[in-house]
Amino acid sequence: MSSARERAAAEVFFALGDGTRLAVLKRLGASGALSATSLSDGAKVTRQAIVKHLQVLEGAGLVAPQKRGREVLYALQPERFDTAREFLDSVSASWDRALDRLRNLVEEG
Amino acid sequence: MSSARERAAAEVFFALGDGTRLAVLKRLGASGALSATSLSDGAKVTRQAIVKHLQVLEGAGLVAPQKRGREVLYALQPERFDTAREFLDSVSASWDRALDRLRNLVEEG
DNA sequence: TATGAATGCAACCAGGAGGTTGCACATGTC
DNA sequence: GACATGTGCAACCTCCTGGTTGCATTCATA
Repeated sequence: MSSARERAAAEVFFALGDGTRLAVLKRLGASGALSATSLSDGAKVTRQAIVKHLQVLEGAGLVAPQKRGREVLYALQPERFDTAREFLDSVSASWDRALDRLRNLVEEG
Repeated sequence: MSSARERAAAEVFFALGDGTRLAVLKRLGASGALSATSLSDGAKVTRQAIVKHLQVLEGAGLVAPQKRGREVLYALQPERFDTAREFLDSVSASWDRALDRLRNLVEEG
């Protein structure tokens, strides 16, 4: 019963689960919107690699492109982080409830 | 300059970035500690597949094994979720600061 | 002690992820 | 228009991921 919400979470987590992409996100957070070319200098991989990573990030909704002249700037979409946070919180919460149930069982037993 | 914290975050996100693993975590959250065999019935993949996923989750510190008799029960370690939350929060925060700087530039300009 | 359930280990496979190179196309600038 | 800079597309390569099957091993228990 993998809900749409769960699949979305998996996509977001997948996009976040790579060092290069995390670095890109961090840089976008720190510097504001940047082009693939800007992101690629100073990076250890090719511009094309960065482009592919940006596509993954865009697919997960973590980043959005905006044309400015001949450049394409990618801006962070931090609202999408909430999808990830929601999943983490819901699992944490049900785990806490499971612990409570266990505690009650022990006390009642 | 990928810090240790950043690498840890990538590992955690990677572990979370798979539908089967998310389902396992959800189930562990809801039902408490379970064995690989328990997790595999009702799942769409083999016990061995589940075992591999549990190894990934354990490697990321999201789950911990505890022997009980001849079984090995895997328990959720939701504290590890904080590694993920911290990254999300720090990037969100620096993005907000970037927006503020931009706003100030516009007003001053 | 025999036995059946649970775990562990290893080989194997298909497909996709991450990366590269090379070249064509668009577009601001002189 | 010429030129340089930035982007887009495609082919290609390697390695890892997710999954399988088969068999060996551990170990509670009847």
